[in-house]
Amino acid sequence: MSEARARKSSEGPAAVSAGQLRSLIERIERLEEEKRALAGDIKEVFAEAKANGFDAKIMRQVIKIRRMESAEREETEAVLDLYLEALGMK
Amino acid sequence: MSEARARKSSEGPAAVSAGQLRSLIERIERLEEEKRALAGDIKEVFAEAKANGFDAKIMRQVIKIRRMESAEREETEAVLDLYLEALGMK
Amino acid sequence: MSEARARKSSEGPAAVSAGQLRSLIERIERLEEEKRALAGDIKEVFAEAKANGFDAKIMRQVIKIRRMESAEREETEAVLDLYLEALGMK
Amino acid sequence: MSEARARKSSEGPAAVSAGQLRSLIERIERLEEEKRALAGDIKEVFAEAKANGFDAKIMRQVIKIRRMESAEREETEAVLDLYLEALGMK
DNA sequence: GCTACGGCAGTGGCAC
DNA sequence: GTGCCACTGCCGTAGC
Repeated sequence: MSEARARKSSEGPAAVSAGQLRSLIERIERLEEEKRALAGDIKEVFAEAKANGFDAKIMRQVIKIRRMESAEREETEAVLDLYLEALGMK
Repeated sequence: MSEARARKSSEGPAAVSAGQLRSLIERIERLEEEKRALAGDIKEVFAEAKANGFDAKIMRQVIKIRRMESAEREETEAVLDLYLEALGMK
Repeated sequence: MSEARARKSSEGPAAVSAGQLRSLIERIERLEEEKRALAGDIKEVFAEAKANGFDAKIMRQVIKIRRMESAEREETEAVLDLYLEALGMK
Repeated sequence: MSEARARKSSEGPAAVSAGQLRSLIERIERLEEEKRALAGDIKEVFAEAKANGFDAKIMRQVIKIRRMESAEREETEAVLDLYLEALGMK
């Protein structure tokens, strides 16, 4: 682990590493920013729903079930694939 | 879309609500999907960082600190604004 | 948090605390031990299954689906409860 | 569902396998259930500890260290055995 | 040995 | 202002 520490002192690739690191971190920060923005959007939609008389708690539950259903559908297909594969039919 | 079909006033907003509800839920699901995609992107960047010899755990700490610092900075500016405003200097 | 630090030095309940702590830790260690044993048992059953020509990967998938199905069933009931509650019928 | 339909002997051990498979899966599910229960018990003990003013985080570290130490001790003994054996002293 | 997943703890926001 | 709930991040565990 960590080739980045394999250096005594004022050699060379340190600046490169620093630049790389900075770049990576900034990319992550940017992505997290967008992620936070989306979280905010979701919140707003829930607020709008509430303003229209819907119950957020129930909505969350519904969304959860729908997610589970689609996940289960995918899992089921995956099992089918595995079966077919196991039977050499694929 | 299309809750706009005719209905008598005494029937209540049930059909409208159903369409609205569906729309709201789908919007949320869409946003959550994008959010998940971003989480995946972030994961990838961490993987890339790791491949370049950086330590993800430390990076997370750095990002955390930077976030706290910028939050603090904003806080400070907000207080400064309050002072200036209170002094009628703004 | 932590009343356990509210003491200057050689007073009294320290021993009690030490004994309590030891007891708690040993209980946890015992439970973790059992947990590890169960993990081992599960592993053995998979090995047995494999020895009988079954594919562990597929079995895992099947177990996952069954787990999701039962979870979904529970979620569905939870939503029903929420509806009833929201309608003041509960 | 419904593996119990009639089949001639020349068709192979499919029905047998189905029963076996079901049995294996149920054994695993049972074991996983117990494992989950133990996890719950552990959680409770931590809660109890916390209620008595102990810090769960530190306790976890302590447990970890104890586990490592005992593993190390076993390791050492194993090496000792190897030496003794190699020297024909065992 | 590394990666991925699930569970747990801590934090922040919302309702009362 | 306090208590509760949901979300996020972190850690430990399990699988490949």
